[in-house]
Amino acid sequence: MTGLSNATVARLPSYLRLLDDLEGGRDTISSEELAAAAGVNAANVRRDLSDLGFQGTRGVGYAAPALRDRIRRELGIDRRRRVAIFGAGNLGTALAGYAGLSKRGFDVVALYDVHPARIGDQVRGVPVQDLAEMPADREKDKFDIAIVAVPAGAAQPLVNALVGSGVRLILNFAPARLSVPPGVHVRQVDLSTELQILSYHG
Amino acid sequence: MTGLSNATVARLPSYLRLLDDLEGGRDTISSEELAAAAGVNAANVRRDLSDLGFQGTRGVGYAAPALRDRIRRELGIDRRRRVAIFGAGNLGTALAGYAGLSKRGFDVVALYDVHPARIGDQVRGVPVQDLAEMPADREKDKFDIAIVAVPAGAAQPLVNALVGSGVRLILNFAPARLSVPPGVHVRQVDLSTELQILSYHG
DNA sequence: TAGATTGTTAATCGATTAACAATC
DNA sequence: TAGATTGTTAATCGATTAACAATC
Repeated sequence: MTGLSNATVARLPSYLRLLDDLEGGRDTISSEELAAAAGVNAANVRRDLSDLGFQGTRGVGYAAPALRDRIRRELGIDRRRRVAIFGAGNLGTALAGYAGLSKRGFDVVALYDVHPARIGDQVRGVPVQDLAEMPADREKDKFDIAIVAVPAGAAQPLVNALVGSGVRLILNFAPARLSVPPGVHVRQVDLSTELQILSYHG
Repeated sequence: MTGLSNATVARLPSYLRLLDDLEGGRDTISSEELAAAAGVNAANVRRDLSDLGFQGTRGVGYAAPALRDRIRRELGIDRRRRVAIFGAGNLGTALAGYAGLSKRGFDVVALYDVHPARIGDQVRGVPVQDLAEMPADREKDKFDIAIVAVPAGAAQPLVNALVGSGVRLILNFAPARLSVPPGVHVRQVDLSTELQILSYHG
């Protein structure tokens, strides 16, 4: 158990983005700069990196390339992660084309759908496959992260099938509360919830 | 200043969902049930509702319809909120059709795009308009919440225009860090960040 | 040496939870 | 009255921040 706090993990992508976007010339970066990028306090950054066991140099800062590698390793993207998208409708198609995914370590390897008319299509170079092929593809370790972009009513049955095939990382865009067994990680992106929280502020 | 904590505000949509989905017959609900729905502790729920100034009845529970109304009011959805979507590509089209938006208090009133070929189309009953019409529509108070679903490079200029037209609530799906003046609320949904956080767990 | 910046301690802040008297 | 459940206090937990000695 590495045991980073959830709050720390949630900040790592911000740090990483800055490090990725850094000018070629820079090889050092300060906690102050990282803090500005993530919108947090510099002491907070230093504590995060210290929790990561990453040492800087007093008076100088942190070695940017090494820090980038360290964060990528911690996030599990030191190797490429293979993502499968379920649902080849507008949402799935949009997600398949999301800019910068590849640069951030993720490869979309398949889109699954159940509509015969769509199967066999290509969406931005990604083949649309029959959902029935999913278990066999999992067997071959074709993907490790599943993005759910199907209609609300189809989400839970799909997720049951995914979990049955050993998928443990799920990002859900369907407006449905998912129930999963322990050990399966689900992150939920819900448009209504986002709008309601926004709405509170104005 | 009402002054609910961010943590409390983030839980209100979960409570509201349960209350909305409640069987017709039920008119009372316990902190225990609300807690189960939101995945939190019952004491936490009681504290949240107490912060809201909402009183229950000892030995009985909370009046479900009144609580639903109270939360809706707190979230600013006691009246309907009008949402405009910017970008009529796959993502904008998918968001316009998101199930349950209307039930949750939101009306998608317009889709804006800059491509002449798309302008004049209808997407699920919503007209696609020229972005150039946005300032005039704002003047008429046609919408109050903006969803950004344009390519990354177009996001910041669009947001500048929105802010210039007085928009203060923005939900951004473009993979771009937005800079906005104080008083403007932005919520960011970023696919890479979600995948990275998931990736950490497996 | 002077200036910059880390690493860490201690203080603070904020949020969660257990516990239980109040009371329906 | 007995059972259920709230409302709130006090304890706990966890995360943020100020501050500063260490040190490049």
